[in-house]
Amino acid sequence: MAHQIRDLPDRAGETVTVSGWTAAVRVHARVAFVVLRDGTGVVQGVVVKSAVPEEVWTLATTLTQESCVALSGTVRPDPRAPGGHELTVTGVELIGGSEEYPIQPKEHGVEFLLDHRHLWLRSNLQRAGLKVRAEVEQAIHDFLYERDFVRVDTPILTGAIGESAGTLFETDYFGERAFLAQTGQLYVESACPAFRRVYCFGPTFRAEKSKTRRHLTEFWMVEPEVAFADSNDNMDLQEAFVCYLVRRALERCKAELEVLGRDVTRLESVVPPFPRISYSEAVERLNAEGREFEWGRDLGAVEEATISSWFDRPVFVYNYPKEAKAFYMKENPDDLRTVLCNDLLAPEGAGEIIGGSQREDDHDRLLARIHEEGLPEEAYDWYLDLRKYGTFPHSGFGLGLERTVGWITGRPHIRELVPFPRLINRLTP
RNA sequence: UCCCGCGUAGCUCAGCUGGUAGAGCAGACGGCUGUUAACCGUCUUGUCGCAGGUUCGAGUCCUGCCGCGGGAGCCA
Repeated sequence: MAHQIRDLPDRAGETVTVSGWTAAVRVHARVAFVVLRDGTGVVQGVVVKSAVPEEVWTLATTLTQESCVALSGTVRPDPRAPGGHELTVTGVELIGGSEEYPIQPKEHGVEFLLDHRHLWLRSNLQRAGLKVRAEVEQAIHDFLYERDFVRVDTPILTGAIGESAGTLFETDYFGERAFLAQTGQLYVESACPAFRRVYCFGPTFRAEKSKTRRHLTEFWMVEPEVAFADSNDNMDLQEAFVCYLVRRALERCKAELEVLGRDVTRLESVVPPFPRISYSEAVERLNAEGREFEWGRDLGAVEEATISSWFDRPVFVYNYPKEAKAFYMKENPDDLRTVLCNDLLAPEGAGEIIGGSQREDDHDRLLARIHEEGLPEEAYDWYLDLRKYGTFPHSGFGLGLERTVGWITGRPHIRELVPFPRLINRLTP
């Protein structure tokens, strides 16, 4: 078994073999440099012509970019090496050769890179971003597990449910119409009486024809749901959750954030409490700034950007007008024009990363809302059942993984924060 | 769906008020003990997105279509 590059600093003076892929090969007259990446780190192998057999020199100097090789040699500390250590090569074994590698160490266009996404994954920025994603995913599970949430996996293939059928991907299910899930919420609500605190975490699908840096047609969303939690409890949970995710990235992805050039001081200020501003207050303040925003309209991208610019950390905007929000949100008893809900807007232009609400738990009011929205009552009969058999106050939210990781990493487009992005015009690779 | 911008070599791009195709990188060969996207020299590479139009002549101007990027709406 080959050694890991990560462990080489502890093995100075030892003879080791490391296997990996050649990030770069630089050949001079009597010395050659082979930069090897193995997934745990990067090390530069130094091949001195006079010190190795001729076949080792010949093989080493004809290696192409992204060949898979095993390098044997002695670990040697060297201040000139990027990682502080180098490998004085004594042997080279070619495991898998590489033809002319498409991605050069230079600027490329987005379309070209996405066409070569299966190879692009190997590059520094992409590895760093996806590593942060994996850490945040793990942190999501850890946070919720530590707080006694039970993970409930919800179906991806569904019958006619959801908020509006226009944004659902349709598929054939043995002659019946089926849709790819755009939320697991209705299912986690059902599991709530079984486990009290539940969540689902998986891919969701939106057939929206959006072409922006914040949209994917397939993205991952974590949706916690808590019995006996009101809208304020809900925001408390979101606040603790987001702080935990950011802190985990700061603690365990230092190197990756460095590669990404992220200004971590902006992340270090993400601590409780987050500002909370009601929709009505936000509209008042927007108008005070001369925005001429009419109460009742949903906040657009410009308004959201303005609101988040008022603060140095994520901001809750809560209790939107009923017309702007989904049918299942509970009416605000203090202002019947609004519902008990919240968005969480991340700073630095990242935008909305969470949408949450207290759910309507009264059967008749929920039914009335379904009728108001012109939704088919029969599609929601089982959802209405939850209000007939031991209804209970409960709240939950959905956090978009890619948007959250996009904000934490500071990458401008969330398509880089998912290994194989699905966009309106991209289904491969 | 709407608005704005772009489409030239394998890749990244230049190409002016129209005059018949260029650079860097990659690739091949040669040179150089220490390079960090190495450097130096030589060589190879084109349906200028597609179709039509204006013109003596179109990569360049006009129209349509296609593709891509960004934004709006919608949302996470």
